[in-house]
Amino acid sequence: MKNLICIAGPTASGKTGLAVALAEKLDAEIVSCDSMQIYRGMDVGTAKPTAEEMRGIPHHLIDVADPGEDFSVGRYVKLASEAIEDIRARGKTAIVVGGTGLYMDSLIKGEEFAPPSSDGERKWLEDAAERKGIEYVYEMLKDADPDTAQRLHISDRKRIIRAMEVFLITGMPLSWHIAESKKRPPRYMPFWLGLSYRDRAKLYARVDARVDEMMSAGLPDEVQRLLDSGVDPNTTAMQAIGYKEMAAALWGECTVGEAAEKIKRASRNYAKRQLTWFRRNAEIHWIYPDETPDVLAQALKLLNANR
RNA sequence: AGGGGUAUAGCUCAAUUGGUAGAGCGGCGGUCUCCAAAACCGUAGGCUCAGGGUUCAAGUCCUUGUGCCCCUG
Repeated sequence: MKNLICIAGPTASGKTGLAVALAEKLDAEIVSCDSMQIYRGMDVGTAKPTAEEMRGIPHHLIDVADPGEDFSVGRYVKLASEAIEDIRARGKTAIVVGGTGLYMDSLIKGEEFAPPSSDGERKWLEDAAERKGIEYVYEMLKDADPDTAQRLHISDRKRIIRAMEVFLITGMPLSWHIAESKKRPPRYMPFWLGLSYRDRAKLYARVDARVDEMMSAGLPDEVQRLLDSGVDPNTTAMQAIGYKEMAAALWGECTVGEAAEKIKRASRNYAKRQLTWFRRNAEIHWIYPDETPDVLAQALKLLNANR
């Protein structure tokens, strides 16, 4: 049996429960793959597993940054791969579980990233886009990296700027970096499990129910606490679903009840985007609780079949 | 009870002097190589409340009914 398992899936599909149950069976440890659970102090809104839910299973990559920090995929990959090596060195199995597709794929496939954003270039490009319009930067990109420019929609401001930034920093187009990265063999060959519901309505109902649980578990208080502690509302962490909406409510832009509805809707949209991301991964062995309620048994069956 | 207003996509609303309906949100699908719980793209939805009338032509005008909202008693 493989000593690395990945569990992917949309939010509220039951990944945490399955991961812990599986870890108990396999004497494994868990490596979280969630771009928001890495932040300390953001617990109920990120559905971070509680000590009780963890049932004594070591969890890695949770609470490794402060909400004020700018985290990055690169940093995640570094920390997560170190955690995996450590777990394996001790002869145990690692279970990577989470819903952040970009982090998951980057970690597993071993993507080498072009240098991170440098304040100088990024700022210069942002300013240029601000003053002369994104079209100006887009035209630059057409010269520097025609392939990427052709791939990106003119409205995709964020990626246009990043692509141009990569070129300015490295002197090579982003498309070249991607091609190089793809030449490398994947960093890991895990056994992939995916958890989702066949019936979209059922998944959405779970998402809604979980937001209600978060509300009664004190999400408003948690967000208030973060704001009181001086966390900048513009940080990546505070853009998380549940946090940005609740912060707006606390400022009086809408009622807490309305915020809860917005959070539900945003979470449903997010679940759909996660499905879109993971569905294209042909290696994933999907488990649907609305078809096979005993997800642990199903997971073990799939694992054994692949032994 | 009387007066006024309103009724258009699942929701909130648009539609010039009458010329067989658009948008945002939501839904569905997709993209994704360091802000990713982000950002972005593409699509499908309407016997225009019901009946009658005027007109070559009605969401637009007239009329009756019904629902909802406001005002007055």
